[in-house]
Amino acid sequence: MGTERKRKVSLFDVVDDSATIAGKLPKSNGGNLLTMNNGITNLSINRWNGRPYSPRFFEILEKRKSLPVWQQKEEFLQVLNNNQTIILVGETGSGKTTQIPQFVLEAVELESPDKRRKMLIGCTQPRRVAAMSVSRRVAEEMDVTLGEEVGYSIRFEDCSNARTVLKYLTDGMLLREAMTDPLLERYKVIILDEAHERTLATDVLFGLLKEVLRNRPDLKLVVMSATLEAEKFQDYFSGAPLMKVPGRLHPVEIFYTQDPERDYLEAAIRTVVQIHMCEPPGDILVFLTGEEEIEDACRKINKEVANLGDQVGPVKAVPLYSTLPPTMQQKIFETAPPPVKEGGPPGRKIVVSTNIAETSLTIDGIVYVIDPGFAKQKVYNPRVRVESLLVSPISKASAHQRAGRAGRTQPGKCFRLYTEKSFHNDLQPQTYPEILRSNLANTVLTLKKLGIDDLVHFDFMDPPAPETLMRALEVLNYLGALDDEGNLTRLGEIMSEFPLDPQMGKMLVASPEFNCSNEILSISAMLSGRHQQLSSLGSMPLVGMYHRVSKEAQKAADEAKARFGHIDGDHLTLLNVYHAYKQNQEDPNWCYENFVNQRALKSADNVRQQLVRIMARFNLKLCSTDFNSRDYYINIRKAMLAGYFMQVAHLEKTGHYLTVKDNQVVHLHPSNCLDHKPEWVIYNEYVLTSRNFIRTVSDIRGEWIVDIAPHYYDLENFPNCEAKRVLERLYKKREKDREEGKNRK
DNA sequence: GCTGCCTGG
Repeated sequence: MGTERKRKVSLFDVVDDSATIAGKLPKSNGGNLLTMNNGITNLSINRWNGRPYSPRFFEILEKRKSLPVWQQKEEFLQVLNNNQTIILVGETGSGKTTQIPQFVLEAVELESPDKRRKMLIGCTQPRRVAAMSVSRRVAEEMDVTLGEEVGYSIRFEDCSNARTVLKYLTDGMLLREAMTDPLLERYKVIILDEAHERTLATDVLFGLLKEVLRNRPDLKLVVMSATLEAEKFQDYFSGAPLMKVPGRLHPVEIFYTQDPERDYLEAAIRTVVQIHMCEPPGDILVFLTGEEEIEDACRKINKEVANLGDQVGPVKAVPLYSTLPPTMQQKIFETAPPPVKEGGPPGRKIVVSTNIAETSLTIDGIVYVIDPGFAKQKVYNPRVRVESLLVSPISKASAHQRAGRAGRTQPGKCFRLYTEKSFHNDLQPQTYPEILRSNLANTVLTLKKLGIDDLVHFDFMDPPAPETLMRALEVLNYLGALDDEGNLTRLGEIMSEFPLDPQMGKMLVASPEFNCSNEILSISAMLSGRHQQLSSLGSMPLVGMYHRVSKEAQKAADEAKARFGHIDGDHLTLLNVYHAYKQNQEDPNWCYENFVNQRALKSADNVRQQLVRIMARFNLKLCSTDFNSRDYYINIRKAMLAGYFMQVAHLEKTGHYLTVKDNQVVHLHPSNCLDHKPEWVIYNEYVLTSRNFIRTVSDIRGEWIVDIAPHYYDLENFPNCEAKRVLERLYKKREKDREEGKNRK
């Protein structure tokens, strides 16, 4: 055993490497590299947990050293030592996400004034799965237990403790931490990974960290990105040094079409068939825009190849999109089908995917990529405060990323279904950052909570349109989260603690006043989260029956839906589904028989528990109106109005709904559960598809509007319309009632 | 009479 250990130790030539670097570091940072507490350097003992290294540690170390980023380890540590901020550019396969944080750990002194715990290295990721899987890998590489010296932190799950020195976390989570620790004092070094993705949270962190760095000269920042926008980052961070690390991808040959394609779906299918007939073995990845298109394409591919007979090998076309159940998603990792008969032409796997395969999910073995050049993207219209999805051309950066998916395991080919000229002239260099495509009400609330008072002069890398910021401030002011000077109110402070949009946060905080916080908690949990999309039956978390089932099954699903339906609206229907789920002890069989999506309900329950904890923190009462009371549902509907009074529509004499104040013509989404057309409705979403729809709607009363939201329904600032005249009458009636009330007293 | 890319707290 002893000799074994010694032999392995000799492989550990990193020691010399690090020692040289340690020599160049300032004295306070130097001494204790690979030194145990007793001051004796012991190379077979893991510095982090004091245990002997396992043989596996040395095996992995050898592999790690072959990663491109190791070539520049010394250079990186020098640059880190001499600068507060570094921009590091490394493409796929460079090893930056796993190795750079470990390099930093070796070189940085983590003692804190508080002797009980060390300071942290934090590394952000845009996605939860990445934070979890990368931390697991790094814990293994460092030969420590996950959740101890190396951990991760994501919503619902903090897998770290007082001994943790390296923590991977989502960018949104770091933003949350900043709300209670504005100078991020627990951190010694922060690494923002995947910065090129420009998520909303990463963009806010950019601006925030720029300020924090000024106040914390001891804090260091490493911004890691894929190549394309690096110089822009460098400019933004006042000329921080830029380091480039090569990636390790196989070459990918790019092909363009001679002429523009009229129908990209038809062209994509044709290309699949051509590749299958003419190209050597290797799996194909096709990028399309949405569920319907993808299911359709899979069917057509399977059919067309079957029609070719046994001159070609069999294919297996598998769909991939985020709302596909996990068991179905697993199919993309299955191998290609075997030849039909021994010695026959080989089979091929064809993955037809949304953008999820561009960044979030990696499929090995892809040799051919088909890129029609489109994706569904979120766009925001600040004038009507509506986010919608639009099929639009992708950016050059996105096209580059897609092509790279063909070269992960061997040289590949990428077929772009547009002309080379179009690529150069028509595609934008970068995808618009999310911050320019979103409603910023929630972001502005977070910024205010973070102490950023002057939003206009906040140093955004890409400043949002002033109108978008104004709209956000206006919404927050109407909700009472900001006062007229734009300062955060006590209410706003509480709202900011909820992981919900401001309207929903307000509804929840107001709900105890309406004696129904238990029910509003359930409705909020059902509305938030992704599960709404899992259903084709409108916004109900019932099992989707979309395009895949018989008329009978559809009918059964409709009946199940009717069983939960509440005539006063979809919000109350959601509440019914939640209650029924709990009453039936969350039984999977019951869910199945009633077309209830168990996964969706589970996740809603999880969200609900988190919200309950936050309610408790602020001493917000958990209460319900007696179920037998006439007011049970009325109170719930009133509480909803307290948050959503800006999302109200009025039924005009013409039979159309007009949104209040904006006067947009909208239609009730056909998925609604109402049995009548109420005069006033609140809605949860405004969706632009074949028409302007409002989805998830409930019946509310005009009398409640003038009671609960008179500041918004201020007639002096109200466009002339039918709703205004109705409101005028209601205000007069209210005044008269009050007078009479006074007289009686 | 409809169906929506991805992601975060």
